[in-house]
Amino acid sequence: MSKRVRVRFAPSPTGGLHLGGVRTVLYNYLFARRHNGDFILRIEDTDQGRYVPGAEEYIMDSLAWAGLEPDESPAQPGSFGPYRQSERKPIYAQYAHRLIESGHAYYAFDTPEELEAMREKFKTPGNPSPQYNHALRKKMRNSLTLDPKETERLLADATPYVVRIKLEPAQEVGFTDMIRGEVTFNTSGVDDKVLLKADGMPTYHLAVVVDDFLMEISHAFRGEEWLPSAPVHILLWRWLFGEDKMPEWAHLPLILKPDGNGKLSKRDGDRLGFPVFAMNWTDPRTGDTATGFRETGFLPEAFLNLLALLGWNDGTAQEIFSLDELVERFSMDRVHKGGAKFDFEKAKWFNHEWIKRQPATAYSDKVLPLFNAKGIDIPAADLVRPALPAEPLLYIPAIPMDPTLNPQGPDLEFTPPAILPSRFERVLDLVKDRCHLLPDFVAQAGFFFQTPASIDLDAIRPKWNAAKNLFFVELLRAWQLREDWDSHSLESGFKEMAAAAAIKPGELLQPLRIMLVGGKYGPGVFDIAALLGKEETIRRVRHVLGLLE
RNA sequence: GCCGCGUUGGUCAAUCGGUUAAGACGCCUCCCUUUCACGGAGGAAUGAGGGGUUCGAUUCCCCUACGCGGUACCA
Repeated sequence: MSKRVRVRFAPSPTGGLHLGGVRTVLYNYLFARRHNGDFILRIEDTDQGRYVPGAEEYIMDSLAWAGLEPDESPAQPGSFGPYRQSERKPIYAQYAHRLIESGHAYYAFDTPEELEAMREKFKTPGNPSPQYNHALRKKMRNSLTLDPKETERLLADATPYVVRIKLEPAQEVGFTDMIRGEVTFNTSGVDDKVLLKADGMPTYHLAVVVDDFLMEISHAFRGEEWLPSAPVHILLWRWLFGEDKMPEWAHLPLILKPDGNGKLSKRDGDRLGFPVFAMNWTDPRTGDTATGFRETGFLPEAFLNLLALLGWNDGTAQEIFSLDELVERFSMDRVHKGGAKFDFEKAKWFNHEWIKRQPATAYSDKVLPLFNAKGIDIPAADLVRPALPAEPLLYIPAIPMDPTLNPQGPDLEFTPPAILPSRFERVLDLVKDRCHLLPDFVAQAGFFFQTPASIDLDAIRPKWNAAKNLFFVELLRAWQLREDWDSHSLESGFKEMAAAAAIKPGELLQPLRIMLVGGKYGPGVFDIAALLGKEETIRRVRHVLGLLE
């Protein structure tokens, strides 16, 4: 039996969570769910200089919004805590010292200034960035070059030191990446990475290995930028815990900027006018705010869907996937090797699809505040959902039941809608085909809840005449007497009257639309009239008729 | 510089040696609609270059080019 699947997302709390980060979370989450494993959030805050207050909360909130909540996290500890590396500080030193004892690491006393001087001194056009490696370490102040007594003395005097990994040159180190297959490196190309910093904190290199071991991580997924330092991690695993216990690795491709090349950054979003963070993020140091996908009007379902497809597909032509479907279909070996450029137009298409495919009852709570923010109040009565009939006898399958075709009888699995939409939601359902982002609803449906601020009279006037005026006057009279007020009968009544007046319906439809909506847009006029209600429809027509006088 | 990773239309991409090289976004044309959309039909547009291997390469190998990443007491 193979070990339990445990994966982790391990961000540094240094800023907002951007697209690439959320996608890494998503792939972790999908993999964990797919294999009935655990998804862990571990905060890698070992660099105290880069710590940004609020970033950790922001990350948690973003995951909650996206619906990718971890099973274990600082906020919800499991039995592998603590989940913040700063709180695990005492753990790491012993592993560093264990490496020193086994000859795989050493003390280095070089000050940052000395390091800088070294780089300057050995820099050549052919080697612009000299590394602290097997050759150079012989020229530096460390426990390999110093007399053992001197090392002891420095240690006893509490001289600041770091612990560096000791890499033997010309060793081939390889591993199997779940996405890339066999990857090999030569140790000659990598430097003697610092494992333990002068402040006693581990660097990423030591911390990931130790924590992945201690937290029993089975699969480690991270960005492609980590590939070059993978050999260090492999070696650390080999020396500390044994490669047989090492997680399987997958290095995820980068998400690239839409124009040119290179990693997508916040700057690109500002420049090109689209979000790159999950939610709005304000940097407490600079006060800069970056807009988020949530605030731009993305549904979390759509956000996840588009992210999943940015670097992965299931091999079919299907593009719209729910989270559950993704869990079912996801596999790491179908993740691409190459980076993908982010395309905001396609991102909006995904959102549009999710808006169209779901009933408004699924997201009306996210849309309502947008109306309020624009000063449009929705009457409480319009937010009330009608009660479902106690006996769902009305739900008859639309397909005719033919016992010869279906001897089992009608599909008994048929489920009636769990809730009935409020008037507000019926309005949203009526206009959702033309909404790509949530705020579009306000522009498309605002007129249902407030009298049009401006009325495009110029679109009516040129073709306006006494006959049309008379038609509308009579239309109002007929409407006053109407009992029913549904779209269909409204339309047939209207057309009969138009025929009687010998005016083409099309000549009258446009003016009617403008009277009700204010402009040339929106769904079918009679659908609008039906939802607007008798009283309000009549009021608006009468009002515009007055303006046309 | 060195090391590593990558490269199918403008973009996301399918193909696991043999296809007229899917599909989607965007763009264009037409239809539907006397609004804006949705929807439907159609169109333009792709294997970086060069060598191999093979009866046959987008697919396998090598080289080149280009791009990206790394080369920190940052992650």
